[in-house]
Amino acid sequence: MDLTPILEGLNDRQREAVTAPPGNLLVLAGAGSGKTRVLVHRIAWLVAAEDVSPHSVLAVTFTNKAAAEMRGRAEALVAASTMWVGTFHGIAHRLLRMHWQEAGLPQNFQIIDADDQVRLVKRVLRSLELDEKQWPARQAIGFINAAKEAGRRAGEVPSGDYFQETHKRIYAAYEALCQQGGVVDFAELLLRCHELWLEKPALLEHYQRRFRHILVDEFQDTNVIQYASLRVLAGTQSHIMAVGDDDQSIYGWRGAKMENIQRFPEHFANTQVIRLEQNYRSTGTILDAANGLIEKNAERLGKSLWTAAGAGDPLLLYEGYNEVEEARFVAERAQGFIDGGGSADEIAVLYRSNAQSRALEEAFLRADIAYRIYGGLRFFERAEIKNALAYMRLLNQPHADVAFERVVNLPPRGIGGKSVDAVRRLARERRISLWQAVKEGVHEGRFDGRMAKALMAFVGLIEAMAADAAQLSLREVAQLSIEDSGLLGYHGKEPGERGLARKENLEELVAACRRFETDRTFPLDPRGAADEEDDGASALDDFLDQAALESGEYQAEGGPAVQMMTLHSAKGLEFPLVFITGMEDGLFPSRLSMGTPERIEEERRLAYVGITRAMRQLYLTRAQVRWMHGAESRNPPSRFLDEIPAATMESVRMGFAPARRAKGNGAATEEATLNIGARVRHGKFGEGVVLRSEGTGARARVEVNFAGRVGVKWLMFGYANLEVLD
DNA sequence: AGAGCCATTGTTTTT
DNA sequence: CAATGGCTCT
Repeated sequence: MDLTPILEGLNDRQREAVTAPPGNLLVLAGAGSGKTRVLVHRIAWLVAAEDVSPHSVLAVTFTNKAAAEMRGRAEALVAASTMWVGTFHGIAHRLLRMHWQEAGLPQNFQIIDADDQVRLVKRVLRSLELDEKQWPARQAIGFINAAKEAGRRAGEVPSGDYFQETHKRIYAAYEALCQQGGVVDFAELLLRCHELWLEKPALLEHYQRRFRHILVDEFQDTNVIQYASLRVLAGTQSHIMAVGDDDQSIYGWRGAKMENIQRFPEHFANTQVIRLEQNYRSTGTILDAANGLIEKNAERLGKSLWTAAGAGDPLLLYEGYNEVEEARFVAERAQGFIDGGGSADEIAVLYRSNAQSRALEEAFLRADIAYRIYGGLRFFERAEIKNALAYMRLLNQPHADVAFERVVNLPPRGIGGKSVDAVRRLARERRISLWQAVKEGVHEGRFDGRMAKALMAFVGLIEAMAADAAQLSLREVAQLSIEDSGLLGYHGKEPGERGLARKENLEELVAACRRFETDRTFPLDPRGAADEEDDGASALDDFLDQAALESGEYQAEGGPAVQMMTLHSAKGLEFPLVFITGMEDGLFPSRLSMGTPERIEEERRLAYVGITRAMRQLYLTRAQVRWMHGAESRNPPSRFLDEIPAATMESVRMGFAPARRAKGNGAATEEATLNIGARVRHGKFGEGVVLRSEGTGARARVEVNFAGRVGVKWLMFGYANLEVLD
């Protein structure tokens, strides 16, 4: 067999990793060192040179996007349709679907998202008669998820003070409610799967025998339960290749343990450690900045990136008066890049928190530059979409309580809190579903007249819809769900822009269903593996599962656009031109991290991730004053700016060189302004002379006397894009 | 039961 | 500055 295509273009280190003899392998891969490439080529090598069957390969990643990419790239090298490629959650879900009985779940168990989790925990709090002010649902969820991520059931959480004990009670009640309702949250997928293996040794052995080669990407992001699962699954016979970068560990807040990467060689016999330090992405200067910054961290395995490429341009530092000016600067420079022949999709604008996208969005809108925002509320997390999905769910599973509660009175149909309480009470007493409770309660006359009438109307509606839906395709079921339920009318009537947007989203859902019909398998779903029995799930079931698991990283297709996203979601991506905005203490690093050294280190790693996204040019921007949570705050420059070697950076200003001007009160203020008399050129109006200027920051305007017919004009300084001729 | 108003409040990152 | 929650009024 010809192995050339597999080894072509790999450097020595990469080749060493790809061709290492079968065994445990830890690849410490710096940013831009070709780690995914190594992982994919390793798979190809195993298949081609070591005669490994793709059937015995399991490749795990964290994000759906990464899984899809890995699958695509692997399939380009080997026919690997029987290989399992997926996210931890996706794989756990698949196993639980196949072995629901052994896992102690109902066959039709559903996955709930963070939003559903909040609702359930609130119900628990009410049933335990706890004050929601004193015991916030968010906090309780944090406790529960942290426990699950550490592999602990409610009964296994150590005893403690009143705080701890109360949360244990909440956890226990929540656990019971989920079990009774047949729902599984994200952390539960992993924990259940782990328990499944521990409790069913025969099953474990089956998978241990099957998956002889396990490859894990972004290993630094694994949490306790994921690590434990990998150890159990690998057993003593299988081999793990873990690829990761401790310097890019940014999910500690979600339970990820950097120690997993640090202890890997202790736990997996004869681990060969390979470092990939040659970077193929960035300029030397960008790497100097990144290396200089990350050196400030104490907790590292130690690694230093280098490149054969040249030094390139310095990092450019911009300081705006406020976030509006900052955004305007970013838009201006983005425009400059595009005018210079660059494409918009080669540009990324990064920020610490989603809220920062607003000002940026406005600036790009005004500058008429196409942009695309990643993250924020995702498609399947939108309220109107979840409502529609709840109807779709109820049509074939009326006993689904979470869905029932969600839409029983949506749109409003006279079933208020009192009615639902009565139904809940009965359901609880008899340990039946809410749907069943309505039927029994009405039948036995347990509800008063008006209540019973409204409830029966709902039951009648769902049954009628279900009868119609039985003959219909997925797309038609979606259409029916939004129309006959009244959702489309209800959401469409909401005031202002929102009504329109929600209506459009609902229509988009129908379109998504249509696509799903023809293109039944989602790209990362390992379904189609011929060796596993079909679980007989309908297209609707599959669609609802996918919606829950893959909350819809729906990229609205379209032309090239500037990418705007959080630093977290930028991991794994690269762009010729990158802006990191909001370089301020309190924002980045987040003020919530500022008290704790470990968390500062994580923020620093986040900055490292951001810097290393840039291929050619990196801007770091900040604002002196920023509007945060309804108040003006003056944040000092980010400490990271001081930690990046000064030699790699240069300050820039918007438009032109600054002029210093004394104000009436004698205080010297710096502002970007034009000297009177300066000769300038405007894209449309041609050449002119500056007469005067007024205003500062975002409101600065200049009056210019243009040559010829144009005459005297006032221009917004920031948008005019004037070129100084002097 | 439900609409609408007012006050409070919470603020990171997400599979 | 949102979004949420609690309240009143219809």
